[in-house]
Amino acid sequence: MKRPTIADVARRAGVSKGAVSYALNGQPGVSEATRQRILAIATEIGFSRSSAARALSAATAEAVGLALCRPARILGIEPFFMELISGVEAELSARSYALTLQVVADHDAEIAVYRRWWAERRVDGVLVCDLRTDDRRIPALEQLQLPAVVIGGPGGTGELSSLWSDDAAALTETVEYLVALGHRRIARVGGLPDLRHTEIRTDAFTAVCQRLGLVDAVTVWSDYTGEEGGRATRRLLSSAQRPTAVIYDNDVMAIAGLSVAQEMGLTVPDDLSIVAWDDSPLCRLVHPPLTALGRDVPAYGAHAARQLLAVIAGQPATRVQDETPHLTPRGSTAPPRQR
Amino acid sequence: MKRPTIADVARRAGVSKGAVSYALNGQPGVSEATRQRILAIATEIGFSRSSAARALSAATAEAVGLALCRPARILGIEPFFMELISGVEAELSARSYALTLQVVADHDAEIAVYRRWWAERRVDGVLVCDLRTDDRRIPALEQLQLPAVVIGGPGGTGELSSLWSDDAAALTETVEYLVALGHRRIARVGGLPDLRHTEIRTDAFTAVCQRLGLVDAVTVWSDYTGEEGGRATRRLLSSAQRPTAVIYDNDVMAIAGLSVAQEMGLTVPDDLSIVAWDDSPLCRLVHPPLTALGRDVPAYGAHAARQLLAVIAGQPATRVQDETPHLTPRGSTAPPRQR
DNA sequence: CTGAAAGCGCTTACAG
DNA sequence: CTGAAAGCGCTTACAG
Repeated sequence: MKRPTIADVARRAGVSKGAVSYALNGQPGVSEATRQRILAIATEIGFSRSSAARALSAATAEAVGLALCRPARILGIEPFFMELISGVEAELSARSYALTLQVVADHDAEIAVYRRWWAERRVDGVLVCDLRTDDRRIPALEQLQLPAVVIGGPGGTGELSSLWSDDAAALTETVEYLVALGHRRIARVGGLPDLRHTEIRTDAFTAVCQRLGLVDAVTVWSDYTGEEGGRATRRLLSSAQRPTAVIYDNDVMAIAGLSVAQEMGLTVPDDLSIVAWDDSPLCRLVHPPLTALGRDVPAYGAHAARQLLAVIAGQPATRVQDETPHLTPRGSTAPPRQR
Repeated sequence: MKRPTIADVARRAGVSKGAVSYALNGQPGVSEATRQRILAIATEIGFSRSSAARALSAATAEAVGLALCRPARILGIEPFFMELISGVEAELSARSYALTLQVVADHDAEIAVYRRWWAERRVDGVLVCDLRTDDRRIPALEQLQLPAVVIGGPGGTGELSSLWSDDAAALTETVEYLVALGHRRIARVGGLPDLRHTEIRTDAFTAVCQRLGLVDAVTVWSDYTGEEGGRATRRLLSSAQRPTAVIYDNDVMAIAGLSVAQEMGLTVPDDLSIVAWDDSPLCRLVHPPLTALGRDVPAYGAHAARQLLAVIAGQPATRVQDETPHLTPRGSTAPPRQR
């Protein structure tokens, strides 16, 4: 099958290629009647503009890039990324933008990908995940002047647009809820310590525990895998003054933690309360179902995509706080059993 | 920052643009010494070919498309897709191909996307997932003559290349294993019934159960979600002649099934053995860890990508059987408790 | 409102 | 081995 070109449409419509282009782009230069006729013919013969020709002449790729910097096994198990991607994609495809995905090993590789995409004019902009403290990607993107939206913050995003949720508020609310239930020894299994949102949560945890006089509050670090989450839990539950409640930085670690607690003969929630960050269907899969901090991740992705499209359209950078994660109490939290 | 073009490289190297193009593409037409000099200059000034210009003149997009036809919530929770994507992507990026992703609502929308990609010359080929019986996408792709590899089969893929794993053999092995443990009442919670691989597994299940004289063998249908998997399990375990072993068509349903069994006061594996298809870290997260049918999903994706690249390069279609899923026994299977 | 033409940045026969 | 030129399929000032 031969692909129709703009010339085919022009011929059938009896107009010039320029007229077809104006009609397609909704620009002045053709009468409304002619525009409609041209559009009808285009649909009829199955014409879509060559993205390459359009990219070359209009200097716009109509594509957005997303580089994921996590190993396959972690990428797969966390629902977060796929939900984010589907939200991003829904917004993009509604505006005929394509999503280009690349998995990278580290930030150096990621910056190299950005440089290549920029030099190849492959994408009009990028979405940046997993913001770190002193993130080298930020100055690199600023230097390239490649439109970008950082999913993360607040702060540390330079002149780039950013979108974040108020993790500090969510964590504070969670600790207050546990304290209201009667917990005094609360621990936290954190994610990768150099991620900006981990830092924000840690600071908030320290602050609220201090304010409420929880002297035994402790954070241990992990890497979002079930393995490490389980190991951290085992360590916490083996200590002399074991916590009566643990907050996990993702759903996968929380489920692993639940499993370890049960294995050690503890009853959840009587002996141990568990709260998971990133509410996902996984949290409702286990028994008892997990109390979790959730938000609409696809919507978050859609917002980021919309924000990026605005930057690509030439609008100034914006910094936006999205919906704050909300706590959904389920069977994994209760007042601590008296001992 | 201005993006360097091939003309910039040519000027610095003191050669024509054509020479630079030959050097870049590893084609004859320049001496080895000149080629090296050109390449060094390109690297030095951070030059990468404009993908648009290249696509337009060479009629190759250097991109591959993947349309995912599942709702966000299912896409997120199944590790399978993200693992597949990372395998595909690793293979593609090693050859400088981009991966374009789109989420679609149904097969009509998916076919429309293929048509658009084809007309836009956006991708050089596509990877097709979730093959169904009488899949309308197959003739649509054949008509477009868009290079494609179907991840699924065997059979029902027309003239297109395809890649599959021998699910029938894996299922047969699993049933034989359960029978060897002493199980006689084995049930199966299947995935969406119109998917080709569900059909293959069902046929294999029926056949092996008949051969081994398991008259109570029953398959119930589900949709891969934990919710439905749990519901199906509850129904199975409430029947008069409840099964002593259940095989689930994915990990998520198996975990939900485990949770339901425990909720109903049954001990896994003594009262009920559980086998999950799609071994993933999730299976090791729960207690007891799940016996599972696993395979290297990223490698599967990488194979499919390689196969597609071969078709794009003009080689004839191939039909390849990949690694057969292998059973990893864990704590969720044991001989049935005597009653 | 329309047409003819230049130009985007490459690739690729075609001469030399 | 190299250079000049046409062409890929669009967009976009510029004349009419």
